[in-house]
Amino acid sequence: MGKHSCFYKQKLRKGLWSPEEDEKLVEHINKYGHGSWSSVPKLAGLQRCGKSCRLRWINYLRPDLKRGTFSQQEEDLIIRLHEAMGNKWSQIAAQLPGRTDNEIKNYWNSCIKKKLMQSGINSRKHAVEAHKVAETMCSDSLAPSSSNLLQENSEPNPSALSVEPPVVSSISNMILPTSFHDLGASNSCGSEFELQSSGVLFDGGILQWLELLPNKGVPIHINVEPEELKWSEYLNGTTLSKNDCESQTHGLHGSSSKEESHVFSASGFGSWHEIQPPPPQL
DNA sequence: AAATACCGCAACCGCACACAG
DNA sequence: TCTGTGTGCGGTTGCGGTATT
Repeated sequence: MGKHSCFYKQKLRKGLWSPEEDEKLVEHINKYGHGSWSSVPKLAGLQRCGKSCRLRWINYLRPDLKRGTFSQQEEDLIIRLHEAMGNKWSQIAAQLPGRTDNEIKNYWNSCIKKKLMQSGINSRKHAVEAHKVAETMCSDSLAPSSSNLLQENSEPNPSALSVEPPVVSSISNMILPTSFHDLGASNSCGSEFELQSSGVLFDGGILQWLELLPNKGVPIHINVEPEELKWSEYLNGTTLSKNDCESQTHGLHGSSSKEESHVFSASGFGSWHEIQPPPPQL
């Protein structure tokens, strides 16, 4: 495929977005939706490539963004999800409404990683260990083939998890649903499975890291319906509650000083107030 | 007060995938 | 089936703010 067409176009702006550009983009999407991103800059009167517009919208202008500092709960969740998924930021972000993959990725690289390192825990190493353990457990139980749990590069392999039996690893009582389909999952053992701790298996392993978490015993319920979290569906009014809209709109108002000039109205997005969150999948 | 170092985060880059024609 | 285009994602870069000297 090669480079994007925008690469070749001249006079396209790069770098930080100005408030005026933000305003144009928001106004355009409010009115018409984005349609094809490649056509957005032209229709909106922006000297940007479509890709840049998309990124700007998703990571900053989207009205449902929470922004602000991460709560302890969010941080814990990120750590556990990262343990299970590796650097699948988009999938991790799907479990944290109002957070973007970019935001989480940045937070991980700038804060969480540092904290874990300071605690003497190498998260990557332990992520790998988690999967090794999972492999052991699976081969001890039902798994017909668990060799693909650990890839050559030792990267956690979520899709490999998908074909494994319910007990996958010890990720601190993490509960994962069978609808792990965005990871390629096809678990047929009920509506969800629970990842149990095993004191013997995990002594000195992954639990060591997870023991650092303040609410380590709290199960995490992952509603893996990534499609529901695709931003484009927000425009169709399928995922946000009124409270979400209000709080997130408010959050946007309180965003960083760099981009404080634009203000959103929840009503400007059509049926925000009617949007309901997806039903919990328990 | 100025210079420098450090840090967080927005944005870009390049690749892979999906899909229409 | 092949090709071109659009989109999504993860990794990386570099700017701007803040802390330190």
